[in-house]
Amino acid sequence: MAKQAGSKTRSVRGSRTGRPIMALLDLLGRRWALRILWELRGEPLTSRALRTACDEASPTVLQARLTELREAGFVELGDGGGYGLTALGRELCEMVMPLHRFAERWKSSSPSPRLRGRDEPRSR
Amino acid sequence: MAKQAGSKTRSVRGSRTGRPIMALLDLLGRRWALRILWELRGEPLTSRALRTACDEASPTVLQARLTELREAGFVELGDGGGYGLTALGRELCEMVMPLHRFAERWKSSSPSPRLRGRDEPRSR
DNA sequence: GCGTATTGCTACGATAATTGTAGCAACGGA
DNA sequence: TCCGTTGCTACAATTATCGTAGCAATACGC
Repeated sequence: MAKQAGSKTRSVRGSRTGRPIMALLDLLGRRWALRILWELRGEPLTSRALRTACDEASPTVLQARLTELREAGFVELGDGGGYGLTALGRELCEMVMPLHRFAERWKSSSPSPRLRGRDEPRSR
Repeated sequence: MAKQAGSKTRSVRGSRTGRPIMALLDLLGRRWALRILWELRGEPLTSRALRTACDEASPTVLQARLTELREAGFVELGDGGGYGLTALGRELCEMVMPLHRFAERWKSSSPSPRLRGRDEPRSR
């Protein structure tokens, strides 16, 4: 087995209730978290490759997310280097996948780029 | 139909590639976004009730997320007040739901709260 | 009409998260 | 030994988020 990171115990924001779903939603709601899972859906990537895949996101956050995801048991650092999904992580990734097709439909369901601001008559 | 918010065009971070999945992952990767979808899974909630459901999160962010989610077409402000999911939003929510059961298994699959820091021997 | 309560929403200073750039130590191949 | 790559960190600058307070509009009972 590959190296394992700490635990998931680093108090996950918004998880004060102790309900696992809240902890998970919070963990996945941090920047680049979902993206990282997405980019690792295929073969493992080196930290550098992952960074490239994530639009050159700052290594600081990527490392932070990577550590958190490792502690959560979703990601692991392979023995030969390179980050990959654990079995658990792949399971989670399976639930993120369908977002792909959804996103496509979402895009086309949008009345195309109307590029206004937040200053419209504003209803209610 | 209920009131609609602006467009989804407010350049979604990480969506520079134009790939819808990236825009979606980024949108959902902002704080409270997933949580809001989760809390709205049932009946519509007033802004106040939603705030309560979200551990009294600051109204500033909630309003920001709510606006973004409305512009994305996932959430709408009902005619009689109160936020609810659109058809599209409910679809999206359906993909978030399974995370609930996953989170439960995830919790129990964890070697129980070892509460160490980020200072372990640190492998690699 | 008058007070009161609720709604959606905003202002604003304080705090925490993220960004960008640079660079380090460890390892491997030539 | 000299590169080149790996995972990872430092640090200042910029953003995002928090927490508290409050506003305008609406709806109620009186």
